Amino acid sequence: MEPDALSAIASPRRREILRLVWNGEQTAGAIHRSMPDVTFGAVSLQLRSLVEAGLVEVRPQRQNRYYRARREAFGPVGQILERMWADALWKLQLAAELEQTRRGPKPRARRAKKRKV
Amino acid sequence: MEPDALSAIASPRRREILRLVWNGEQTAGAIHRSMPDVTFGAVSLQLRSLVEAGLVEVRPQRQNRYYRARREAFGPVGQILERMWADALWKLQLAAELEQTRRGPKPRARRAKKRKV
DNA sequence: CTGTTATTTTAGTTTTTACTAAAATACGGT
DNA sequence: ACCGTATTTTAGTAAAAACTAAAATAACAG
Repeated sequence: MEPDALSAIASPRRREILRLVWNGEQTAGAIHRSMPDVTFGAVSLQLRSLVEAGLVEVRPQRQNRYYRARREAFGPVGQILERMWADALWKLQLAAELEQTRRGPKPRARRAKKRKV
Repeated sequence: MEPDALSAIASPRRREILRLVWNGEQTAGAIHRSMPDVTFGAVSLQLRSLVEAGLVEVRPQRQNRYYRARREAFGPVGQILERMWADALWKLQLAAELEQTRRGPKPRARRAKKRKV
């Protein structure tokens, strides 16, 4: 088991991403479309952290980047995830957690335009 | 499995506490003596969060409070914990994580003495 | 080259987590 | 009542995590 598997699956957001790429690859865009309550950038950052933890692989093709879980990296944790996803009670729990941690819109803070060097 | 089991075991500090109360009860003081790099208050707070998550039980007796893991609340996660504790590589990993997240001493900031009302 | 689509990266904000020191509480002993 | 030990709670700090909006990058199409 990858050492960071435990902290990776502690986050409901990352668990949701893992579920989407568990049984096949998905583009970053498709993943984002499945979680419209966060920005594309936020999804991309979570994907990066999963890749850096060795838990997800990426395959670039054309303009897209296809992500998929490296299931062998999860060891026994993988079974726990699969069990959770199969369990309807867990689905409700996940919805509640996402609702709870939803961030509201933020006050502006425009950055100055950076010149191309 | 309790819904918060996953985030509970993501923290190396809470995993260490759970290990101490896994096979029998321990007083808060005994737990603290096993982790002298944090204050008693910090241990007490972690114990509280574990109790609130339904993962640990407390039994008050005399001036002491005895804590023990509610192993049935962990489901398959319990096996993962036991496996980790039996595994020397995981022990090294834990030591590294605890070392990494150790907080240094802090700059003072005395609070005003609160009068007894 | 220009424009479009897909995605990542940057810089800044907010929230959460883990902690500390000190104060408060609880319990029993004398 | 006062004292000592055990523990919790409070108030504040610091750092990490999660997020946003905007800018930057990349790959392709024309």
